[in-house]
Formats: sequence, C-alpha cells, structure tokens
Amino acid sequence: MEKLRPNEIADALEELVFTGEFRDGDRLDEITLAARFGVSRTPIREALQRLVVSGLAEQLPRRGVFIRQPGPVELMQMFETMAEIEAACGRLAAVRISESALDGLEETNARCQAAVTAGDVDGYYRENQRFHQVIYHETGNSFLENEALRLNRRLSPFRRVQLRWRGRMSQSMAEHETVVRALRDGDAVLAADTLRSHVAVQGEKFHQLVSSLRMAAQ
Amino acid sequence: MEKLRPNEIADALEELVFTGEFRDGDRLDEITLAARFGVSRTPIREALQRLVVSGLAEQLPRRGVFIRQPGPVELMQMFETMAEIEAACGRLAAVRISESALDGLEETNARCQAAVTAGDVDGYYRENQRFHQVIYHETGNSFLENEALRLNRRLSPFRRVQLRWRGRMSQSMAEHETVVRALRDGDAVLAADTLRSHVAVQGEKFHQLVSSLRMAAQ
DNA sequence: ATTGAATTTCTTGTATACAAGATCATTGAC
DNA sequence: GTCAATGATCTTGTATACAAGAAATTCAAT
Repeated sequence: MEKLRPNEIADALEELVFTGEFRDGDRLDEITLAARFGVSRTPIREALQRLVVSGLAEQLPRRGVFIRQPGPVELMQMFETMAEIEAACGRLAAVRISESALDGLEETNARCQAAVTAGDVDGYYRENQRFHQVIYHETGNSFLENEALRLNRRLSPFRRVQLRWRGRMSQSMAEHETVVRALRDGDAVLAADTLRSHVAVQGEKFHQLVSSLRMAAQ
Repeated sequence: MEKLRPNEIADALEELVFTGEFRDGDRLDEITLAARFGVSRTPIREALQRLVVSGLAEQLPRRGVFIRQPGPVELMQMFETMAEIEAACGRLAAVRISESALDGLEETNARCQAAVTAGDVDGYYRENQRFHQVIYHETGNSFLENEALRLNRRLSPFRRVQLRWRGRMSQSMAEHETVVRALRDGDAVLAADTLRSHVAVQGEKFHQLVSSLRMAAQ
C-alpha cells in the first residue's frame, strides 16, 4: 500500500465508518491503525483528530477515540437541521438560479424518473444527490453550499436506507418537480417549504423505523 | 505558565486571532508557538489542526498554517448563512419555546434597552448575545443550537464593529421586541423573517463599510 | 470461589530525533 | 548590476523514545 497522508487517512477512516466496518462505540486503536496504514502513530493521531472535530468520533482523554454514531434523537435533530438548511438554499436559489442550471435540474429529474421506473435505487440516489447539490450551488453562496454539503455527507448513510420505503421514490420525485417549478417561478417561499418537508419527511421515516424496531424488541 | 492541553492551546490561539494579535496572512510558526506555550511542537500541531478544520486558518503543505480571515465576499456569505440559520431557529422556537424562556427573553430585552439608553455598547453586546443564544436553545434541537453557536462565535468579531453604527442599537432593539411578540404568538413565519433580516442587515452594514473604505482608498 | 489490592502491561500523550522539502543566501556567469 | 544556479539553513512532516495514566492480571485473604 502506498503511503497515505493524514487527511487521506481521515477520509479512509470516514469511509470505513460509513461502510460499517467500524461500528458505534468501537475504539480506534492508534497502534493497530498505524500498522494497517503502514505509517507511524503521528499521522494516525492527526487523522483521528479530524474525525473527532467532524463529529464522527469522540475522544475520551487518556482512553482513546471511539466511533460515535448519532442516536435516534440526535439523528432527528440532524435531519431537522438539514431540512432548514435545504429550505434556506431553496429560498436563495429561487432568486439567483440561472436558466442553464434550471435546465440541468430538469435533466437530472428526468434521469431520476428513469431510475424510479427502472427500480434503480443506486441510480436514483446518485441523481437525487446531484439535484440537491445543484441547488446548494445555485444559492451563489459558497459558504452555505459547503455547510449544506457537509451535513448532507454526514447524513448520507442514513438517507440511503429510507429510499427503500415503498412508494418513497415516486413521492420524492413529485416533490422534486414542485421544487423546480417553484425555482423557475422565483417562488422563494414555495421552494423553501417544499424542500424543507422533502427532507423533514426523511427524518420522520427514520423515526418510524426506529419506533417500529423498539416495538418489535418488546 | 501552567502547561496547557492542545484544545486549550487551540482556544488560546483562536482568542489571539479574535483580539487581533494575529492578522490575516500571518504564519503560525510551530517552534515559536511551542516556546511561547512552553510545550513541544506536537501539541501545537494538534491545536493548529483544529484551527484549520474550524476554518480560521489555512494549511499549505510543507509551508505552514496561515491565519485566514474571511474577505468581504466570504463575510457577506457567512452573514447570509447566519441569517438563514437564525431564521430557522426562530421558526422552530416559535412552536417550542417555554413560557419561562419567553419571560427570560423579555428580561434580557429590558437589560438591552437599559444598555441602549446608557450608551453601553459592551453591555448591549452581551445581552444581545444572550437573547440570541436563548432562541437557539429554545429550538429544542441541540444539534442546530450548536451549529448556530459555532457560526455566531465565528462572526462575533465582525458583528461587534457594526453596533457602533449610529441608531443601530435602537433599531436592533425594536427588532428584538418584534421577535419576542412573534414567539409569544407562535408566529413561526414572522419570527423567522424578523430574525433573518435582523441578522442580514449586519452583513449589509458591513458591505457598506467595505464599499466606503474602497471609495476612500481611491 | 470471590473479592480486593498491588503490580504489570498496555495505551495515550508529549518530547525529541530524523527526513524531506522550501526558503534564503551566496557565488559565479553574463 | 542582474540573474541564475547551487548550497546552507530553516521549517514542516514523520518516526521513535519516553512519561504518565488506565486497564488487566495476579495473588492473597476471607
């Protein structure tokens, strides 16, 4: 394995958390990781720091850093926050989006629709991501764009699950079309409200999922 | 000086940036800082990493980390984002805030008003901060609360300046009172809109300031 | 057998040594 | 005198050594 730099190591670790190789509560042992990545503890420690700052892991002094996946409550809060940020992006994009970007959104939506009819969850996921990222970008506010991307990325492993809900993809599609119409009309309020509930429903689906698991456990 | 831990060092460095001891573009020399804080380079490097991740500094590989204050454009984007986040907080707080918190907000506003009549800028600043932080908290969403606090803190050195604008404090006061009324009425839209423009105007004031400086320079 | 204390071992946190790249200065050519 | 090239110096980045605290194990006493 070629030698990775600390931020590449951090990305790799992040990926390992997302893919589920590291589970909630796992301790990230410096020595083991150093051996695994073929470097000394120093760059590993820097990478771990990045994970801690980004909220994916927690550091207990003199005890190590542990993977910390958000629990149901925190997850709901994160989805709610994402919903508000998406709404803000829609609000700003409604008055700033370019014609070409609007056309691009409609093309993306067409590919989304194709994925829905084909039952292609991965394809839908990819085009859905693109749809939202275009809106972030069309806020014309790269700071907000980055904040949106950051939280979007953090939630992506959880968002993916709930696409498999029956009928969710087609409902999601309908919402996308409302968003594009609102953006084309420059209707900031409609764009914001539609995007907010579009994302908020994901949190609610998750809540239902967790609740049903609780029920089943009793 | 007692020995500080890396995150305490990071806080101290952040403070030094805010107080202006470190200026935009300054290189944060590891050896100098190590001597200054009486530790080795290792904890200094960890602290610097935190600054970089939080966006206060930029790291150029093999060249060092440099203080990176936001320029006019980025600052405007940050204020705009803050405005949207405050609006979101107002929206959520409007339906969740407790009676006691509402009473607390009115007390805070009274102290704000006292500071305005006394021309006490520092006092106003402090109570104004408290006002906003209560609203963040009353969203009942600690994740959003933390995001709001983070950005608020990042903008605080710039927000402080524009309070000295003539008539700004009293106008700001009036906006606070509208916010409290909206929250008491559970009027989510009014709370959100008022808070948004309350914060957005700060960015605009800054824009004016920068523009006038540009003019003067020519 | 179980509990509790003491010791050993292991891990993190810090300091220092070493490697590699960047900056700066000196020197030589034009 | 200016510019370029080469070498010295300094800084960052990584590895390793050492210090200090936490966990685990052992062993004795009940």
